[in-house]
Formats: sequence, C-alpha cells, structure tokens
Amino acid sequence: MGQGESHAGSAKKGCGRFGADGHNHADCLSAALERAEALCRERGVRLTDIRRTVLETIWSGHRPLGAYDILATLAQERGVKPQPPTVYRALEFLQEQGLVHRVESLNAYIGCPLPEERHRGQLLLCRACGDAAELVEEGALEALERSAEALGFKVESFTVELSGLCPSCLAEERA
Amino acid sequence: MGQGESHAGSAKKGCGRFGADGHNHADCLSAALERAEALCRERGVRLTDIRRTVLETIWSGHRPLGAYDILATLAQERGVKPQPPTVYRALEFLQEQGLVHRVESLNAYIGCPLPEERHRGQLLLCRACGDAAELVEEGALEALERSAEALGFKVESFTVELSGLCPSCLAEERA
DNA sequence: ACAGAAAATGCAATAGTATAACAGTGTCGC
DNA sequence: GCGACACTGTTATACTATTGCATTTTCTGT
Repeated sequence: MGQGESHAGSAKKGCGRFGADGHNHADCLSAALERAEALCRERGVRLTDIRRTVLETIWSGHRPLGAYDILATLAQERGVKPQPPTVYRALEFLQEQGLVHRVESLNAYIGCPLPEERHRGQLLLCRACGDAAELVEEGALEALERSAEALGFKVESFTVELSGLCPSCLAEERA
Repeated sequence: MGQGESHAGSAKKGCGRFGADGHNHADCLSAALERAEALCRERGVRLTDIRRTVLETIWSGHRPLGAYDILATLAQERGVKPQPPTVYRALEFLQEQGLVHRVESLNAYIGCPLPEERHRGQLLLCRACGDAAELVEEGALEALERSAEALGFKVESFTVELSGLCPSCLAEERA
C-alpha cells in the first residue's frame, strides 16, 4: 500500500459524513458506486459482481460492517450463502484499490469517501450510533511522523481512529 | 476510562523504547513490575498473582503479545494451563489500570511505559522485528481533536498506531 | 476461434481471537 | 463467624480470518 505522494502541508478539514446529517443516502450510495466503476476502469482492474455487491453492502450506510454482516447480507440478496473467503477476498481487493478502509478497533470495514487520492485516512467513530466519518488532517500526521523520525523510526502507514460521539448523538445526549 | 486531565500544549517527544537499543531488559522488567505494585497499592486495587504474572509475561520483551501467546507462556510457567477467560480478565484489569495497552492493529497487548499518567498513547510498531515503542505527541492529538470538533464530533478516546521500521531494522535494511 | 496463462471464485477445513454463563473460592469488613 | 464482594475455574460457544486445493471465468497472443 503506497503512502507517500506529495502531501505538502495542506490540512484539509473534513470529508466523509455521518449518516444522520440529513443527506440523501441513495445518491450517496450511487455516487460511490459510480466512482468505484470509473476508478477501476481507469486502473484496468476488475470490479466484478461480487466485489461490487460487497462494496454496495458496505455503502448501504455510514456504519462500519463486519465481514460476517456483509456475508449475511449477501446471503439474502443472492440465493446461496457465500463462504467467508469470498467476502474476505473482495474486501482485500477493495482495500487495495482504496475503496474501503478496515476499522482496526472494530474489526469492521467502511467505504472510503475519497478513493481517488491515495490518502491516509483518519476515522471518527461514534460509540452511540456506530456511524463513522473520515477526517483528513495532514498536519497532525506530519507532526506524528516527525516525532517518530526523531526517534529514528520510519513510518510507513498510519492507523488513526478516534472514538466518541457524532453531532447528532451528542445533541441527544445533552437533551 | 478517563482521558482528559489537563494536557496543555506540552509536546513531549519520546517514551518507551525498542528492544534492540542495548538497554538492560532485566532492569526494565523489574522496574515495570515495581511501578505496577506501587500503583496498585496506591489505588487500593489488587495486583493478584495471575495479574502480576500476565504483566510480567507482557514485559518479557518490547514486542506486543497476543492473548494466546500469554496463555501459552503461563502454561509453561505454572503447571496447569489456564483458560482464555483467565488471561482476558487479567488483561482487562491491567488495561483499566493503564498498565498495558491493547494494540488494535495486531490484536495484541503491550506494557505501558508510563502508567502513572493517564495518557493517550501512540504506538510505533516495527513491521520487521515486531517491537513496539510508545510516542507522546500531544500536539498532534490536539490538532486531531480540534478538527474533529470542527465537524461537531466529540472525541473520547484515541487509537493511534504507526507501522514502519524501528531504528535497528531500518539500519539493517539499508545494509 | 482457440490454446494456454492468469485471475477470480467455490468449497471444506481449520486457525486465531474473544466472551458468556455459572459455579466455586478467597478476602475483607463487620 | 458471617455476609458481601471480588476473584478465579471451567465449559461451551461466538466471532473473525486464513489455508489449500479444485473449478470456472477472463484475458492474451496467435
């Protein structure tokens, strides 16, 4: 998984969104699928049936799904129940293409809102509703990288996951 | 797990160390155990036999260990083989006391070098030798937190794990 | 169109990680 | 001592992920 690619000091601030922000999710989903199609065509890799279906399942919401959740959904949609390797292989492909991220702290998978740029994603995970959003804060990553280098450590990949409350759950909690 | 506690803008730079830096690990280990004893006494919680043994096993090196690795070690040291819940319960206690961290990206556990301060640890994980060290870079965390807040997200806990090469493996790779 | 190579999928078994539920034992304050 | 509580033992099971091999599909060059 390449990481580098000229990230300058740009500190873009948000990206991705929580489910409960009132957006039209059908559009959100179809846009994600279209981008995936385009990207795969461009890269000369195959977004097969299974892979598309898995991606679609993941994008059915903004909440990370476990591999076996995906498996169960597939079992309903298609007649027969696929085996675990089927799903894991599709997930592997989707991760390689930057279309989904694995959420380490949840053993789950979520769609990436900006697969075009090879980026290093930071996730915001709501402990109440389970939704997730992606953050892009290059400045912080660079600071971490510099600190690591000061210790002689060469960073190759980042896992940054922040758990807490999303805007709507925070509002609810205060009510 | 409380997190807050006045972290001001202090950006301490290192903490914890890799195994291959030539330190005397026996001292390192016994110091960790003494600190744990002291801390538990002070807090009025019980560092029982099992808990101490698990902690000792974890501190036998600077490489994160899986729960079943710990289990296997315990099986050798004590006559009988404990069951998984025994180890998981000890790990739960040790995490609550801040004596060990769970490494999400490895499903493993590692001793915390500064359990006295309730801190938010950032881990450096060497993909070659498996060793880990802890980093403390409050500045980066604060930047992340501010970005998250700008999206209306309230951060409660951080998972920051950087994978790459530790100083000695980096040197070796270049040789 | 066809053979051969490569990629993708199907399938069975198994490895690795973690928890639930309940019974028994030890510890502490009274 | 006795009751309350924390800790540990034990069994079973849930959840997550991979290995290895057979089969099918797709692609490439001719």
